[in-house]
Amino acid sequence: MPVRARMRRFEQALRERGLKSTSQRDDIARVFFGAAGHLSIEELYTAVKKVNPRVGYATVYRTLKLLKEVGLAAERHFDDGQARFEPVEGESQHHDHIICERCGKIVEFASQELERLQDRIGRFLGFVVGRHRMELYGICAECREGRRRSARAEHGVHRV
Amino acid sequence: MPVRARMRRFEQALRERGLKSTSQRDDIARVFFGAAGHLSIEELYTAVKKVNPRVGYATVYRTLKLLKEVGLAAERHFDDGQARFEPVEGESQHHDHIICERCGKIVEFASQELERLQDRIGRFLGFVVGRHRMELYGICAECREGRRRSARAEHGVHRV
DNA sequence: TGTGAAATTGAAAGGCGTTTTCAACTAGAC
DNA sequence: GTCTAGTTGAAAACGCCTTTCAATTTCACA
Repeated sequence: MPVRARMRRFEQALRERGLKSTSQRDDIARVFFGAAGHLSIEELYTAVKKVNPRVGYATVYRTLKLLKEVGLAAERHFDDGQARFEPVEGESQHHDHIICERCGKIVEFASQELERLQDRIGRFLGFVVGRHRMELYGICAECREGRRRSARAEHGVHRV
Repeated sequence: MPVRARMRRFEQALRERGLKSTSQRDDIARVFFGAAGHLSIEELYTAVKKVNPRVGYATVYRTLKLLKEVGLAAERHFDDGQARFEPVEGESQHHDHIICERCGKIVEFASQELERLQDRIGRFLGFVVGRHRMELYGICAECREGRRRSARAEHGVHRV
């Protein structure tokens, strides 16, 4: 979905809730939607500062919380101790992540087989599973071969 | 493995490292090994206090860090924002967790099929996967049926 | 059984990511 | 334009965890 369309959704969500549209919110949302995803608050804050130096840390936190509440952002907690956020696609299917422990690259993937297996395991143990979380940690091909990371090469969800 | 045997291992690990044996360390380790696992620091601290009121928070943290370093404890981070620790079994195979979002029960399971699938996904994406993390969140049978949680009913790793 | 150096301890301070407080500042309905 | 409720940035507070530091304890050696 293009940034423009997401911004429209965001503005609409604000109106529906009786919230106000501000330049800070707009700038934060626009930078967030335009980024490659999996940004930490700090990374987003730094990026937004370049566009609008008048935004504070707290507002970045607040805006992401808001984006999360209206379903436009998803919060992830990997093993580095800080929250990361990714824009939510339209009817975004669930996906999981594989993370390179050397260069930090995060690749998204979706596996039907994995989904089925997880449901099966839950049922077997008597649970009704609502959500799950799954992360693989390893070393990516580029790092193993000493190559430099090719910018954005891995963007998007890989169906495996 | 019985608590007694684990304590022996612990004492041995201390000696090997030139560390000293203290009543605080012993009490913390003994309570930890005797518990059902997946304790938070706070839960462990409370339990240890009953045995030995002279232990401080910092020592519980320090002792668990030590147990982790010598391979007798594993640290887990679920979605409640605090670390949880479980005693490590002898040649403990990897296992994952399913967590009831109503009563907080944590059930361990191990799935060969899941392990294979995870390796396969990693390879497909060009990664060499070293470790992974997988949690299922849902509602357990007892909670759905309004039953009370049967104490320790779910202890141990379930092979699925 | 002492003795003393080195390790350990509890309390309190510090760190770090995140949230809240609060007075000043808008947005936007009238 | 006015007014009021929502929003903001800075700083304080927060929760979990780690470190500091002076006092205490362990334990190898006498």
